Amino acid sequence: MSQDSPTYSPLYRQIKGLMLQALEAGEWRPGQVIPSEQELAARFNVSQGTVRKAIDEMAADNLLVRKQGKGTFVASHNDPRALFRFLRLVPLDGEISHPESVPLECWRARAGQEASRMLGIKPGDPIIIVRRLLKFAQKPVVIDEIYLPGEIFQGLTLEVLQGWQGSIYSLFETRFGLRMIRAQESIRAVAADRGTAEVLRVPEGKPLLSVERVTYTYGDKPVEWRRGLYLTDEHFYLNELS
Amino acid sequence: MSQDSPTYSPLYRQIKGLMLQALEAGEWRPGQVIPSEQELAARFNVSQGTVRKAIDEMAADNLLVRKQGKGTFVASHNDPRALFRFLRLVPLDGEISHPESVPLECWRARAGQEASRMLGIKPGDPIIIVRRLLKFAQKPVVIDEIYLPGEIFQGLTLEVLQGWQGSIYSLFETRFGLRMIRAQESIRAVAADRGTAEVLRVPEGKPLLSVERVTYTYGDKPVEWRRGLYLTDEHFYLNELS
DNA sequence: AAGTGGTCTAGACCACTGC
DNA sequence: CAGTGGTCTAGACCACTTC
Repeated sequence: MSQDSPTYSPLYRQIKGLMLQALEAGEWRPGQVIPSEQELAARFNVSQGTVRKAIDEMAADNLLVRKQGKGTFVASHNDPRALFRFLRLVPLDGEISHPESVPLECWRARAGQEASRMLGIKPGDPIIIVRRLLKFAQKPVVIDEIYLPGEIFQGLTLEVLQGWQGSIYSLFETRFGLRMIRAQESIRAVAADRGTAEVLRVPEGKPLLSVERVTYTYGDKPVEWRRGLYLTDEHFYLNELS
Repeated sequence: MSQDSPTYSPLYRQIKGLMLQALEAGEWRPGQVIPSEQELAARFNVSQGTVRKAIDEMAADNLLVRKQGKGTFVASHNDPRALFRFLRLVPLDGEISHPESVPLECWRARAGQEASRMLGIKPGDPIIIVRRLLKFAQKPVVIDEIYLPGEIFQGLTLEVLQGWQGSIYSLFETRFGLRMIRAQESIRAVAADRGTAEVLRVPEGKPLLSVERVTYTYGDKPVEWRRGLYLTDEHFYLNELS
C-alpha cells in the first residue's frame, strides 16, 4: 500500500488495520460475507463513510470483493475469476483453455541458503518440494518446482495434490487456511537442461522462460517460493503495464 | 419494468469523461496543475465530493497526480518517478543504475500486415522504425525495434533521438504532444539470431527475452509497437502480481 | 418490502504548501 | 495567512439482490 507518515494515520487506515486483523485471525474466512457497512460502522464507532473508505482500499488490494445488493466478501482462490490472477500465460491463438495441473513429485527436505532466504526461515528448517507439470490442451507447457515451509504445510503429500480438483492456491486456502495475496515474479530467459527438455518434449538448449515467484500471505509473510520453466512456442506471458 | 440499459453511468464517471476530454484536447498539459476541486465543482455544477471521486479514479489510472497543499497535476513522463513505470528490468545484484539509450537507426517504411494491425492503421500507411540499444553500466542489455505511425511522428529523425536527454516517452510527450498511458507486453523466450548476438556481444542462439509491447495513448489508441530483446544474464524482468 | 452496496450532497475540520 | 488536497460526518436517495 501507500506509505504512511510515521506521525499520522487517518481513521480509515486504523479501521483497515482492525479489519486486517480480523482477516488474519480468521474471524472472516475466504468466500464468506463480512458484516455490512452499517454493522461495521457501529462496531468501530465511526461513520459508514469511513468504513467504506477502509473497504475501498482493501477491495483495491484484492483482499475483499464487493457485490452490490449482496454484501462484501473475503476474496478466495476458489473463485474461478481468481484463476488467472497469478498465471499470466496465454495461448498465442487466443483460444482460452484451462490448464491441467499434473503433480509429479512431493518430498521433504531441509532449507538451503537460497530457500531459507526466500521463505524467511532458517537454513536447515524443514521444507516441502513439489514438482508439477502444467498442461494446456494435453500438451506440457510449464514445469514448476515449488518450495514450501514444512511447518505450515504439514500433511501435504503427492496423494493430496493428486486428489485435488482446482488450483493449487485453492488447495492451500481450503486445506491449510493460507491465503495468497501478493506475489513477485522475476523473469529470465534460459536454456532447457536435459531433464526439463525431456518433460516438455523439446530439444535440449531450447530457450525457455524462467519465472521465479515469491508469494506472500497476510502480513507480507512469504510462504511459497517457486521456479517455473515455461515453453513459449504456443503461449506467451502477458503483462499489463499501467 | 423496463430493461436496465447497460449504459448507466454515475455522475462522477460523466465528470471523469469531461475531464478526459480536457486532457485529450490539450487544455491541461503534462506537468501542469489542473484547476482546484472547488473550481471544477463550480464548472461542472456538482459537489466537490463528486469531482473528488472522478479525480480519484484518474489518479488511480496514473493520469493525474495529487499533491496535498499544492494541487492536482497532469502526469508526465518528464517526472523522474515515471522512468521505471514501463521498464521492468532490474539488475540481479540490486544495484540501481540508470540505463543509457543509444539510438542506432531511424528510417521510414510502409506498414505491413502485422504493424498495421498492431498500430490500428492501414497496410501501406507510412511508419517510422527506430532501432536503439539500452545500456546498463556501459553494457548493452536490450535491443529495441520500435514501430511508430508516420503521421503522428513527422519530423522524428535519428538526430532528434540522439539529441534528446531523457526517456523516449519523455521525448514523445514534449516534442509530439503524445502521452503514453498504458501498455501491454507479451513475453517469450527466443534464441538470439546472428545480428542480435553481435550487438549484445553474446553467442548466437543465446536465450533472450522477447518483449513485445503495444503502447496506448488517450482513448486507448495504439501509437507504438515495439519488440525488445533482453539479455537476462545480469538483469531480470520484475513483475508484481497483486 | 427489506437489506445490501453505490452515489451525491453539504459542511466542518485537518494537514500540507507557499507567500 | 490563504489556498490546496485529505478526512470525517450525516442524511437522502439510487441500484441491485433476495424474500
